[in-house]
Amino acid sequence: MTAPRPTTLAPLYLDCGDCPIRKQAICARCQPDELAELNAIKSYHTYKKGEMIAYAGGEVRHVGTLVTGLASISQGLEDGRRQIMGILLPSDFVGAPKRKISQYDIQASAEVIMCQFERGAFEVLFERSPDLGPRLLEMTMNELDAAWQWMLLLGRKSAREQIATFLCMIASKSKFLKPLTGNKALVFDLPLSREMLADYLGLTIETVSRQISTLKNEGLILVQGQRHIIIPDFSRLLRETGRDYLPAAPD
Amino acid sequence: MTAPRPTTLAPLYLDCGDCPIRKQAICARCQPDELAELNAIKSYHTYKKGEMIAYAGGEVRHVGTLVTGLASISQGLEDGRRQIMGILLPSDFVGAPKRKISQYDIQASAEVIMCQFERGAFEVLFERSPDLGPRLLEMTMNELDAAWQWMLLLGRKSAREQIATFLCMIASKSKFLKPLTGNKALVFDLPLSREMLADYLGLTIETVSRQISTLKNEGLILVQGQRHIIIPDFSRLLRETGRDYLPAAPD
DNA sequence: CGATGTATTGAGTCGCATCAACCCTAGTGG
DNA sequence: CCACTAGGGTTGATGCGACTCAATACATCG
Repeated sequence: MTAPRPTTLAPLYLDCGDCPIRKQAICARCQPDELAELNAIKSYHTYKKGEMIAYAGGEVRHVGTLVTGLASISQGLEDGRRQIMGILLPSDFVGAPKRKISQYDIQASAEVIMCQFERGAFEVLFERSPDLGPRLLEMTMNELDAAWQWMLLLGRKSAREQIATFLCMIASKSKFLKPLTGNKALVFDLPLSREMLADYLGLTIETVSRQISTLKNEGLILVQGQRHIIIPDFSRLLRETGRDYLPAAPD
Repeated sequence: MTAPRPTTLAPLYLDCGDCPIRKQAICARCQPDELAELNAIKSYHTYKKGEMIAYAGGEVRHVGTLVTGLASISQGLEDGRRQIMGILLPSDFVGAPKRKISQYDIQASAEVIMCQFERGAFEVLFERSPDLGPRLLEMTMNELDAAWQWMLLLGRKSAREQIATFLCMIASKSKFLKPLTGNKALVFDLPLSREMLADYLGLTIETVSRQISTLKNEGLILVQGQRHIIIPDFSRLLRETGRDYLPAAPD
């Protein structure tokens, strides 16, 4: 199976200089001439919520950068159990040079716009470029760090610690996006459904729901609606994570 | 805390051409001139079984390649819980350019010999080299794949499936090293103690021991002594893994 | 308004952790 | 040569945390 052909859009950002994620993506370090070459072969595609961007075992026709939206990288067992290995956010790169077959399912969990390149064409450019390789290495090492952090969570943390860790992680990611609300309270929206959260944490949706309720009842978090979270005291929540998580500084 | 100064040896392989892992390590693609430069700044160090090669939070003074032996990359929680993120085998690279501080504990689990470079000197060479970067990227992507595979195991597999998966993985790694015993039976030695196995799988030593005993009693494996394993029928064991694991082809 | 997908809550079960005893092997010293 | 010890491994009894199954609440959309 291969991914369905996505919708092709007229270029969103004719000039890469206007691209909002230009400074974080794989092209972050590219010089103007290289950027022009990338620009020449790029195309934008959208994927609807729930649509597959790649299938495990399927051929990878395009690689590219996620521009807006949210996607998950996951893998399943035959009986339906599923584990999400990573969450793709804007500026994250999908696909790797020299890998024709995807080992994982990649699914849009909100409407996604990707800046894509035909795989073969990208590989040629990648070989020649002095800037793409080092940037991809850096991004891959960051992914590996995130994966290793998550292995500690999956292997050794209780459900309560897992939820607390996840909330702290999301909170400190959005801290640099949204302004704080005067005092030190943190406010944000959960980008994931309970099911995705469960698949990310290696739990069931019921356990996720129960642990969130418990944290809510204890006053560690406030929940409005299903997704809106307020953390009145970040350090108090941090104490529930098992003490390995250090909020990362912004790029 | 920083790692203790390791023993420095006279060069084991004066000529990198004699090095047994030359073709798999980070220097795999280096041309003779680069190899000479690496050769000029390399030094061999040994670490005794149990000795730390790096501490989480400690400064990284050397990077390098594991030449012989076995080491683990792990991370701990304050109360002593520990998760092993990866096993380092000969030809694996330790450390990364631009990372002064280790995020993880790296410990020799058998006597280890490393081919090391002073970090700063290596970084300078790394920047200039056209061959080191691509090779490191390739190795890092392989690490990431391994980590993602393991996340599925940690998050979604039962203890029985975890043990079966681990045994299949070790077996197919050693399949390419040792000749088969005529028929299709696989024979190998577990490189890890029960404690390491538990920390790798996110289990306790008791559970590991019980599951191995069960597989033994069911005839899926034969165990001689504490470490020596025989798999009479590989495909039968494979059926117990949860069906995600595909033995990798050799390099 | 019903219909459908998503989330919460409850009751009961099971798998793995915990605590504890015992075994086995290797190394030590009398 | 054998008692003694220490470290690693196995086995048993028990308890708890997360899963399972099931009912109910809530949200969104036609």
